[in-house]
Amino acid sequence: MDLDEAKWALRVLERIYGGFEEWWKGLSAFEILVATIISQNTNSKNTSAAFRKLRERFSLRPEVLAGAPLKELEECLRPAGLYRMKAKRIKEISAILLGREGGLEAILKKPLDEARSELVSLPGVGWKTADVVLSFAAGKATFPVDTHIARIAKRWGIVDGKAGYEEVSTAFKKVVDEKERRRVHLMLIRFGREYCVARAPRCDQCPIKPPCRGVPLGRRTARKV
DNA sequence: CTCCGGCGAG
DNA sequence: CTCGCTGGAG
Repeated sequence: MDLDEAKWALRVLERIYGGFEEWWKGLSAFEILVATIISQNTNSKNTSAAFRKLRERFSLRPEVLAGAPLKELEECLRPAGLYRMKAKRIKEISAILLGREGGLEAILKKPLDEARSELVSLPGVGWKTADVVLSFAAGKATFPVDTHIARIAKRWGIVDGKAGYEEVSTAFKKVVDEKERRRVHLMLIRFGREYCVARAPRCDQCPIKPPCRGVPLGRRTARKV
């Protein structure tokens, strides 16, 4: 698929997925950061369960979480998996932001590249998490790439099979207008969950069937039967 | 590359 | 039972 065909494909998805839930509305930037860390390598259901538990137990502010007992944080985060790491990192990040003038908001006011590299320097924050926060909490012009989106980009063939994070992100930034990126990001995740699934993609029911030819994932051709 | 990890789909 | 999930660090 070339980039024009990708634009067409996105329009098809928009027709199917009319509305979408603005889950980040009403959340502070810090809460969005915490929620995104919880979501790492975890499905949305388990993410919500853990986030809900955490918010029931604590006021989600750096001042509170920096001093929260690690055990209690872990207990809240368990449904999301990877919970010891996530609890530790959220607590560490809280302490770091506490000690910084202006906290997270000050970082998000900076120019994109500067803000991005400061976020990535936080423990447990990689490109994906940083881009989600920049996009959803600060309205910056990023395009977050999760495993669904990377998989779709490779199957559609708008990047090659061994493309890294930045290549996929750049490809979608070319195709999607700045103001539409949050919506398209969420749409693609939904499409990846409902049709373009990792294990057994439902190509027979896929609305993007042509021009997508179902390019197999670039890696791991030799699975043992 | 491996580990962290509860959880649901197949 | 295995695999993958809105990843990141060592």
